[in-house]
Amino acid sequence: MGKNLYVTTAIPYVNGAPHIGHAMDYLLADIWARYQVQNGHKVRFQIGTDEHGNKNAMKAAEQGVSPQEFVDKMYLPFKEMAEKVGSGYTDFIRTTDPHHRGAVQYIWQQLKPHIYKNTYEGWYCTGCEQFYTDKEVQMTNGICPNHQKPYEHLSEENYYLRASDFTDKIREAIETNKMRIIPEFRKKEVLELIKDGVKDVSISRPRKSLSWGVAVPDDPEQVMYVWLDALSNYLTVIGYPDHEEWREYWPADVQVVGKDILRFHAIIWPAILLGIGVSLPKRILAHGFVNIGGSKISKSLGNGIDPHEIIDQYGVDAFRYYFARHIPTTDDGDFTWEKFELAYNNELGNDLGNLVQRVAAMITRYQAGVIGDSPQAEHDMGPYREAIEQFRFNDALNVTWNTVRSLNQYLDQVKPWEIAKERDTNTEAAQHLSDVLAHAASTLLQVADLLTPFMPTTATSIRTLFETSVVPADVKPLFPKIYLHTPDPKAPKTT
RNA sequence: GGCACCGUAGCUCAGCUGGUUAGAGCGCAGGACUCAUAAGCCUGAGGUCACAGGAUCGUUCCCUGUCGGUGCUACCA
Repeated sequence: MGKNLYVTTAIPYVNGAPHIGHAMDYLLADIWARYQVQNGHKVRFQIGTDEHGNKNAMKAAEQGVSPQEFVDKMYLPFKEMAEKVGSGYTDFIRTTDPHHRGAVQYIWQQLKPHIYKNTYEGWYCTGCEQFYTDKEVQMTNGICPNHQKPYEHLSEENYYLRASDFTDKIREAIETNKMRIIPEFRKKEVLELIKDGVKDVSISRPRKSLSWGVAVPDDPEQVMYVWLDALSNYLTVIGYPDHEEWREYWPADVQVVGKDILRFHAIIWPAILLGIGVSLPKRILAHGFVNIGGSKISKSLGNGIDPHEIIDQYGVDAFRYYFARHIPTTDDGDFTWEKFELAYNNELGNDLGNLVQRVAAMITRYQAGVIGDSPQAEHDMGPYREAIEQFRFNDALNVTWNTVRSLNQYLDQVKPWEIAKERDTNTEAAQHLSDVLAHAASTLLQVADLLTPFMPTTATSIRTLFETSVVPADVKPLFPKIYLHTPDPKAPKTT
């Protein structure tokens, strides 16, 4: 019935701790995946870690462990983070997995017609172990600011991927939306970037300057550079090339990436795919960044927000809710504890939580918990679906909240508590009351459906209250008020 | 420098291809109620739609310029 769909997230480099940006990747992909699963599709959902490269090797050396031992330790927090935000991923890849390494070497073989060797010349800092552009060298007067050493003019052999061969195909795929870049303005940026043609890309380094990586087939002196290794994960994780099942999921339906790495996914990655004769992904979703109080997250400012703290204090669903509704999917968004707590207390506590509570309480109080029969509430799902399918997740939640608001208004209009006063003496009133409350319960079940991709736990809680014919006796508040970062308004006012 | 975008109520933002009194949420003020997490509901105050020209019968919404801000990208020195 449903078709197979595949969603991917960018694999972070493990040389550091996961932060809110990674959580956004996991969350956005997960919302999309849950929505598709809800609609009967089989979804494969990949996450993983990028583990090769000098930075890891250096850190490992500092700690006196092998690179493998180092990454074996460093990848775990990313997995934990994904699980903590409730990501229901199906596949976790590490680029150090033996299957991946082998598969990347296979990809290299397939790419061979498009690979050539060339000499790279540039300014090299032996401390940083990397090349710098002429501009950077000039701006620092020829001395590396990190190491206080002059740059050396070096030349080294690299293999290059002739990505330029694919300029026309890539451009066409983007222009015609065969490979759709979302949002539209990012698509324009990419097209602008390749208007003079796609540049060939270096895909290897001499082993002497990059030891921790996948060996280039048939050339022991060269090791694969990050992009070929890392980007290939999207294919290798689902079994390419040796497990045929990869064909059931590729091309990916959506590849979620941060705006900073869009270019690699929109240009180099398609070049690789075209080079090995595999079709391009259908969509690339570039999301924005999360600012903290209007400023970029930076370690030196110490303004980072730890997703763990939010989730530990307010729960996963509150976390998912805020970042889905108050951070626009494709633009930058802002987090402050004030905004978060306002949304939590007002929207989750007052609007939704209290609504669930008041309906459950009335059914319990007036009808001993028995929910009457009600025709399935009919709602126009169009705007909601449209919003999700266009990745306007915040709008989908706005639509959901309209339903919540409407039900609150409905209850105030019909006043079940008034009707209830006559239910013992008037059978018509009793029936009316039953209908009203059944309608309310039915609407809340609808809300639960709408919330499922965003707040799976909450959706389940609501369903368990209303999906059987009897409301459980002890109903606990879904979102108890929390005032950890803002003053409690119930506290005495100071005017 | 090039390309793209934005500047609308205190705040965050909607306003499709131009058409009578410019919208929402939050925040703020007031009101009626009591089923509910003192929640929710109703009403209200608040905008020269950055600025200046132009085209149009008519523009927040089209064109030009100015000022201010953002993203991507390039580069001189």
